[in-house]
Amino acid sequence: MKKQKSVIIIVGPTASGKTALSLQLAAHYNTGIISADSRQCFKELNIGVAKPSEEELKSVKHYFINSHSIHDTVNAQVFEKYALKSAAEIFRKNDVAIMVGGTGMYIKAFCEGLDAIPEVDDNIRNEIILNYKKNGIAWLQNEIKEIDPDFWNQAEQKNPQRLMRALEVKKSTGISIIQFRKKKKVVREFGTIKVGIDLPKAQLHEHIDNRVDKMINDGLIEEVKSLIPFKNLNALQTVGYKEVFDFLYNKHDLHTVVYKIKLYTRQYAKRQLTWFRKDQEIQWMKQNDLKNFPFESAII
RNA sequence: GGUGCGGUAGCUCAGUCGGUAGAGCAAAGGACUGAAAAUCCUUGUGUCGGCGGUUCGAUCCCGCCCCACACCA
Repeated sequence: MKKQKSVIIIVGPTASGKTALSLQLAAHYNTGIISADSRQCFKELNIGVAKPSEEELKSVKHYFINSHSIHDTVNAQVFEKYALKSAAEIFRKNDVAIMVGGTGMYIKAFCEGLDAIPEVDDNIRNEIILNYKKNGIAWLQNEIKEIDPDFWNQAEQKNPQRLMRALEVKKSTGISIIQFRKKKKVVREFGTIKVGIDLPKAQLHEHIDNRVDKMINDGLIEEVKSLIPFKNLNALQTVGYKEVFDFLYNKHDLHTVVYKIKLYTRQYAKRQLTWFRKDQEIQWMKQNDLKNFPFESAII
């Protein structure tokens, strides 16, 4: 039996043309768009995260764009809940919802769910971060080895973020994080159709270069300047922002900064592709195919 | 023209007291369950500027040449 409700999910690397396609599809189905982008949700971040224009945001109802502050805690679990709520809202009036974004883990959380792991005590988390900053990764490694040897044996032993997470869960709950990771896929009430935008690497890189040049012209430097007080927040650990901070602190000249933003954006796009390539559900579309949207054969 | 310092992986450089070489960055591939535009893993054959000489053997020593930079004229 076919499911009535569907989410069309558009994925692809940064600067591949996802936004434009999502707007076309939303217009066609007269429906809303859920962004699956870990940075466009922040209202304080604009030029550097390539949000849709104000006009575009007005023409179609968007979810998870400008919906949060850089001071909020936003992560895959927050996204999962927010996106499910948004989809439910869209489904009250439509059979189709559009999701677009380049954050693979968020899309996975939305489609398959995340295992429930209990809330972590903030004091414990902060203490771990503090100790790590003070004593380095060796401290983290020793703690984990001692407190959660099972995790240590299967861990990415040099990845501080993973080690810290495992440590905070163990310290908060007394239970190893591996006990919580059931990897059980949730079955959603709606169907999903994943469409990937596939374009030649050379062309992708050209798009990236052009986009970065445009960001600079549009005033990226000024935007980042206003965010200096918050440069240590997780939300600001973002390509385009980190490099401009360096410029503002006179670590590099503008030319170097632009070069680096382009470079790191290419590397980011590569990581996105690594993630999406292994997702067998994605139907990859070349640019020419995109003109034939809404892919009648594939949808409903 | 003279003197000095260089010419080693795509880039920046290290090194070999003579037994054909290694880091960082880049690149390529990969991972990813509460920071994910983050974080982490794997992969290094390159006429060691050219031609000669010495030597069993030279990228390393010697000679000449070419190129770059600096200083002196």
